[in-house]
Amino acid sequence: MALLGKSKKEVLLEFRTSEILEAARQVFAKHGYPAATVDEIADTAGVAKGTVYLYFPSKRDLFLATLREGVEELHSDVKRRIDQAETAAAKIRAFVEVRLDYCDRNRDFFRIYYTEISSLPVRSAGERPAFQDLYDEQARLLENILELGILRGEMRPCKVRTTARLIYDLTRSAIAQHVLEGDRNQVAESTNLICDLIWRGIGC
Amino acid sequence: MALLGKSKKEVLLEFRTSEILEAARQVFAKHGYPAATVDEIADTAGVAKGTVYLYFPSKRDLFLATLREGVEELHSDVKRRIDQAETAAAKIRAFVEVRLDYCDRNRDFFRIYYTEISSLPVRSAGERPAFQDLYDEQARLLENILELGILRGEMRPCKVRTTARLIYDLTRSAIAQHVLEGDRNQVAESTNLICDLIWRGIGC
DNA sequence: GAGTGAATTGACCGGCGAGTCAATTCGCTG
DNA sequence: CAGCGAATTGACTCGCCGGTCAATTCACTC
Repeated sequence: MALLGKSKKEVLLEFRTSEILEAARQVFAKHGYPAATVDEIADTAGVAKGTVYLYFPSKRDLFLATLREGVEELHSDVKRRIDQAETAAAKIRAFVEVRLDYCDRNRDFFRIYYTEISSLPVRSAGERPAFQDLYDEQARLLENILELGILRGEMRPCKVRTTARLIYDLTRSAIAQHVLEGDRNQVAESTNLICDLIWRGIGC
Repeated sequence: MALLGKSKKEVLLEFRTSEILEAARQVFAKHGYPAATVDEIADTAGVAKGTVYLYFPSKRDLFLATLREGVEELHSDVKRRIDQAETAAAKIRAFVEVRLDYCDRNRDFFRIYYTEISSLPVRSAGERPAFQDLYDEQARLLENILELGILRGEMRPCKVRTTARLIYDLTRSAIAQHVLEGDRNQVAESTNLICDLIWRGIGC
């Protein structure tokens, strides 16, 4: 009984929370963070504005929760697939492929993710993003792959940190093309293009 | 006399305009467009807010003017250097090098440019950026290089449009690293890294 | 169906910042 | 230096939106 009662409460809490998060994702994706209003998020979620503030302390926190949810899911997907792959080339391909696929399927998330990352260079020094940890984790993933590949002689040596960043951004660029221009090419095609560029370049 | 009088007026107009543009560049770079206030821009320029509105009809217009100024200068620099280069590889290198160099020297401009581009995917369909023309011009520059290179047999064939975009974003990524992380590596070094990646990839 | 506490509502507050405009200063001319 | 038009100022307005909280509804119990 006590357990059931508690569970019921928790179910409601979880339901409302995810309802609001879903609405927030839509609205933030549509207008971007600054232009999105809490009122519209509440409307979209079918609740009053006050209710939103029962579940999230502020607009900023709501935004971060939205973002974090997606980033965490994406990251765990990527990690799983990388671990399955054997060679460095296959791991890089997995990295690119999973990210493209995920963002293609969750365009609203990508729009948020993309603008958030992009606002990084503008932030004043004091204001570190609240989830730097998640970025670092992503970056390290790729750096480890490169180090391994170099060690095994599958690739020629390179500046690991910088190259990781370049690959990361290549992926992001491709996703942006998909989402931005409604590029309906199969994700597989873009993946091939990127992996080919990364591995062989465009020279003869 | 009439000519001198007119010239004097024009000189003042041009002086004020560039003074305000310069201040706007600083403030927009520091806070990003939404958080920047016209008051701070006016203060920085050493004029009253009203004066700003004598020279620019709105905050948005001021922002666009700031952006356009930089983009045009950058574009003409790039174009000049590309025309001088002979092979496709050299042209691509020029593209990368000039852009890196320009943005490294004009970090405020880059911060504005970067966030503006990044906000593109968020825009609702109706709201086309006011200077799509400038982007298109940049993109076509790179696409032409690739087409030429393929025609001459300097590179293997590829999807020109998509590849151009990838190269473009690689450059942007490298600049972001410089500006964002205070990466003090010489621009030349980054240029080499990127051109190497583009031309040969990272494989053995 | 009365009683109770928890969940929800939405009118309201306060601050902020874009844009305005009446008042003031500036610079020139005769 | 008086007079005049152009340039500049900055206090003010006005709408917007994040956040609050007293009032209301809901759900459950006895």
